[in-house]
Amino acid sequence: MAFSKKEEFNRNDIWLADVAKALSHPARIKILKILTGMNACMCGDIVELLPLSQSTVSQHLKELKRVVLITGEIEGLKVCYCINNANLQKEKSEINKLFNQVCKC
Amino acid sequence: MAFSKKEEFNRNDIWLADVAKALSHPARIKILKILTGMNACMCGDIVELLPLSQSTVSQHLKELKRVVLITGEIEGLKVCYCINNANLQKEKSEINKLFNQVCKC
DNA sequence: TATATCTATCGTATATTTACGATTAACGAT
DNA sequence: ATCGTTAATCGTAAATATACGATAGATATA
Repeated sequence: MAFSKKEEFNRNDIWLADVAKALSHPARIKILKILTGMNACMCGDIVELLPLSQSTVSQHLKELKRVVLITGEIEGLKVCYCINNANLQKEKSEINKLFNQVCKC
Repeated sequence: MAFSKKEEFNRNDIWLADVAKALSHPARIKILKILTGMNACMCGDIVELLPLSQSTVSQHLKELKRVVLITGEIEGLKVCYCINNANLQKEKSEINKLFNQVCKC
């Protein structure tokens, strides 16, 4: 049945949709805010601030890493997560471009 | 097992995530662009411009209506879809606020 | 009134996401 | 070497999303 027709759309729309998907869960929005507030943050600290299990948080972090909104660096036993400012800048401006293109206001 | 813990997050983050979800498929990004280019558009016209069946397009339109990014008005036999500028404005500024909050650039 | 057209919805199949506990791998400390 | 800690991954269950064809309802037109 050849599922998911996403690939039949243009590259930029696919990429924009993918970034939007990464932002499409409140836990991930909150993780971004936590990382900003703390600048950098251990995975365990994030888990404590969310009403989710360690494994679930790990999955959400993975989704944010997938679109490179954040990066994770191993520091001994722990992993230090950071906002990826360069990418966030790019994604911010692309989403803005979409809104400006679409919104006549 | 009490699924989906989304409700345990704050209202604004839930709403932002929900808007992002509506934008998380390239077909829906494209629909927004089509509607902008044409200002207003019959459902059938949109179907012709997408590589998807009529029923699938109808579902995508429903998802965009759900977060009021678009509105659909019945005009006789056809349905005329429009960008909801007021809401788009609000959503644009809220997403921008998030990015500005999170992005140090 | 009968017929054609348009779009939403229903039913269904498959894929993906969300959640968890258990396990694993890697490291630090004892 | 052993033990405790941290975080990723595995396995799994349930929910949601994506896609389609078929159908229904509403409205034009013949």
